[in-house]
Amino acid sequence: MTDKANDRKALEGAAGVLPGVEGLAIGKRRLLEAAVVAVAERGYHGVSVRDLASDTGVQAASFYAHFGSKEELLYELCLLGHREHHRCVRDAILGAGADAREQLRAAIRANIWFHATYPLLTISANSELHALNAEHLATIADLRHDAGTLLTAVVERGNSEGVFDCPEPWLPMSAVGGMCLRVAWWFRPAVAVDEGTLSAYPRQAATWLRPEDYTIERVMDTYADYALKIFGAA
Amino acid sequence: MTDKANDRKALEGAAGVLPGVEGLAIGKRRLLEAAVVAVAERGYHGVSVRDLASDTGVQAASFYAHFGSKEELLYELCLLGHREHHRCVRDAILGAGADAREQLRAAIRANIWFHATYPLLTISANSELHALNAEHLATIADLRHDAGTLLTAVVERGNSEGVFDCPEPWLPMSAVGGMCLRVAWWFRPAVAVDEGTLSAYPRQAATWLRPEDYTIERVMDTYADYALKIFGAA
Amino acid sequence: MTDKANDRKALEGAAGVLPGVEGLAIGKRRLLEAAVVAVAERGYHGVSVRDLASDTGVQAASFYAHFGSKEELLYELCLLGHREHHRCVRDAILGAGADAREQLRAAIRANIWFHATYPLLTISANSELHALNAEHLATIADLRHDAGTLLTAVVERGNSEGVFDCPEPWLPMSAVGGMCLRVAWWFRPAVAVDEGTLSAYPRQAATWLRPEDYTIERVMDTYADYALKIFGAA
Amino acid sequence: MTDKANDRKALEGAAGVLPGVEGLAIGKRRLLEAAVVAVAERGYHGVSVRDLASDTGVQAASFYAHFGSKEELLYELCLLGHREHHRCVRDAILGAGADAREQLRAAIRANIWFHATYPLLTISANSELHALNAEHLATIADLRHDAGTLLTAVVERGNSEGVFDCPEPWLPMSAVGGMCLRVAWWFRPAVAVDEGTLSAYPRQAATWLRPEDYTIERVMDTYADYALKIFGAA
DNA sequence: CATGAATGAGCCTTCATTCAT
DNA sequence: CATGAATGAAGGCTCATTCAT
Repeated sequence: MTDKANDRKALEGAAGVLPGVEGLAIGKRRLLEAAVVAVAERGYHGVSVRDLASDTGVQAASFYAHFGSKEELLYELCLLGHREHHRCVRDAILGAGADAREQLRAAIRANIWFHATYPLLTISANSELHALNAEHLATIADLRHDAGTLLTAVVERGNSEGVFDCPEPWLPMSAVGGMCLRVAWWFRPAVAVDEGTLSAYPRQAATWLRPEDYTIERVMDTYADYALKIFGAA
Repeated sequence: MTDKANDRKALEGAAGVLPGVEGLAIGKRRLLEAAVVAVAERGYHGVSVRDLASDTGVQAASFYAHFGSKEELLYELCLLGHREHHRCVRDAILGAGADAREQLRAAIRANIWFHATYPLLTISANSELHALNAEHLATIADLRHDAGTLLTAVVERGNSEGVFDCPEPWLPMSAVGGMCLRVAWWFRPAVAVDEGTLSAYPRQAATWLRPEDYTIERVMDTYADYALKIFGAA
Repeated sequence: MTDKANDRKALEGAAGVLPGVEGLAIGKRRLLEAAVVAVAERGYHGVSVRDLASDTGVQAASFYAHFGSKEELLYELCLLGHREHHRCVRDAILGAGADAREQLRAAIRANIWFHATYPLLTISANSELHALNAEHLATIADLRHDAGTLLTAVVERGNSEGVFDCPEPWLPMSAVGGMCLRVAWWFRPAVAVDEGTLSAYPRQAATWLRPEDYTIERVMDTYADYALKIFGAA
Repeated sequence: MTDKANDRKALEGAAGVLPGVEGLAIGKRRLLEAAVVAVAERGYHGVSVRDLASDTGVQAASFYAHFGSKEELLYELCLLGHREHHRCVRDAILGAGADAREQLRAAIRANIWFHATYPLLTISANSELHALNAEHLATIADLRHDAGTLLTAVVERGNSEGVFDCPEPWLPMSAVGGMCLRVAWWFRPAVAVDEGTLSAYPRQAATWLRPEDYTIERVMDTYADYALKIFGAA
């Protein structure tokens, strides 16, 4: 393989790590993909604009043709992560029929599917909020709140219909939320393992990887069972 | 309140956020306390040596009378976090009697007690490992491995004695581990709330705080119940 | 004279102190010229990047648009000094005819011409090698070795043809080498004296200056005679 | 050999590099010896007070029990170097009889003996004058001037007696001075080579070392012959 | 004497960002 | 769009020096 091909491979090594970027200009998309890889591994302040430009094969100044500032890039990443995650969970619940247990199961499965498929985005969009400015942080906080209300509604309906048994839903929700969120820190999607592009993923997390044991489906099913137990499903 | 009193208050505002620092020189201890507060909020690369010195009331150069480098400070923080956590869980298991269920319950309770009492240390020691150098990272990785073996032993013994039902323990352990770890991101110890020193804690997490509802005891009990369910306790 | 004119004068005060810099970008060239002046006077470690930037009229950060590091600047200076010196001596020998005595005389004359015309470069490129990294030092050492072989060849040929009388050439070569090298520490080119830009030259050396007495030609001739005597020329 | 013995060896590794330090307090003497080694290799600004303290086995603060400042240490080194050198050459001339040729020969021999026996002191006391403050520099400049007058007198007397032929003595003196001074950069005393303490000497110079070929005596004789030729001795 | 901790200035270098080309 | 050069601020760290112990 020529050097040039090698370079191209490197630049495209992060393709697929982000959902919902098909419509974006290629330059902007590559910067976002490089960013989610680097930020998930080293944190927002551990990544420089020069790093991202270098990973994308351009000069640092070109960064500003696509983003007004470094913070704005992070904001777009957080926005993307929260929006796609919300859409994913919402669609799952709405398509799950009327039984609250089935709705909960669908929500947990979708939640895990997202975290396991886009772990770098999950990490970045949840761990680096401190670096957003006040206005952007407020917008993201609103998104998080909205996402919570939907699942709360499912649980409350399940309670009132008698299929769940958790009069005070906040504690079980925190447990299930933490359990599902954490998947992003140890699961790596099969595509990363199969195609050998695992290098795009933080090395630290790689030590936790168990690709030979668990498919996404398996984790989704198992965790959904745990969640139903925690909510005291009938 | 005079300015001087105000300053002293500020410098001591972080007292109590770290376990096992009683024997340390006061200057070193204050730097560690300032660091765990700042790092938990903004990440390792978001905190400068000048920040820490300023929070401690000394010049940046004085930092190097206590630590060989900024990375070494992080290493000491990670070491402290992992060692104290391990000691805490180990002592709980060893003092819990012979029943595997009681051992598991004690382990989960201790785990949560630690994360809820020292959330900033938990966050720092678990989220910033990427900033350690290779040698230090290896040492911490060893510590993490050792910590895992103890709980694994409890679960396997519970399985062979028929009081647990989880032939493949890795998945439930990941779920319970994630659930308990995440407590550090939303729970804030009562002392922080009562004494108004909440400012020492990351603002972002404050939005999740539910101090009026849950004591540490309550969370420990509830999560232990969840864990026993997940492990299929008889 | 206006301040502006004064500033421009200051910035250009070092023009002419370096050979072979015509093709370089102006910013890089000025930094090299400022560096050779400052390093010859105060030594590599006595000169800061801020000093050089200030002498050149730019910010310290701009230095790194032209050089990867301070050490790299020194390396370029050493490379320049050794290459130009070697070229100078080599061309003189090759253009001197077949008589070994004429070749030696030409070599000594060229050697002194270079040291007297570019004394600051000679000092910098010969006195600060300790500050080069291992790789760069090795490269320069190779250059020095190559430069020595040419003169050795002249002496050996003179010996075998019976026009020189020094069976063990190393000792006379060390004497002549030291004698010629040292010229850079006391001779200052006439241009420096006439145009009053002597301030570009180290003050210490200025106490040795004898510009009213000796032209470069005079020193070249006299030292060449000394050298021929030392080598026992027929 | 025990570690302790090893350390002591290291601390004493520089013994003998300085003349005239027998009467000094041991702490001060060791600092001077460590300094001449380090300064000759890396230059005044390349050596820190901490370096010297560390080489001597004490803390940096202890340095100030012996010297008022770092500059004062350099001054003492320069003073030592120039005084001992002057005494050495003067005694040689005065003990050489009435013949100007014998006086010159003795002066050159003494000069080289000093540079070859204390090369690190020669380098330090001649290359780092720029780092002295104005007052100290003036004192040293006076010393240098005095040293020159003695040799000038010898040459002038030789001229008027008809045994030398150099009506304008400055140029031959510059040549001989440079030739002799430079010995300090390539000759290393046999003691250093024999006892394996060569590590106390700058590495760069070591590449020039020819210990197997030349004794000090040999260099003294040979260079004295060169000098007599240069001065046109009858 | 020796020390550990402290200091303010300064070190080399990188930061995010701008702008003329 | 992309770039190379520039900028002022800030980064981690070392400097020579001081001082109470």
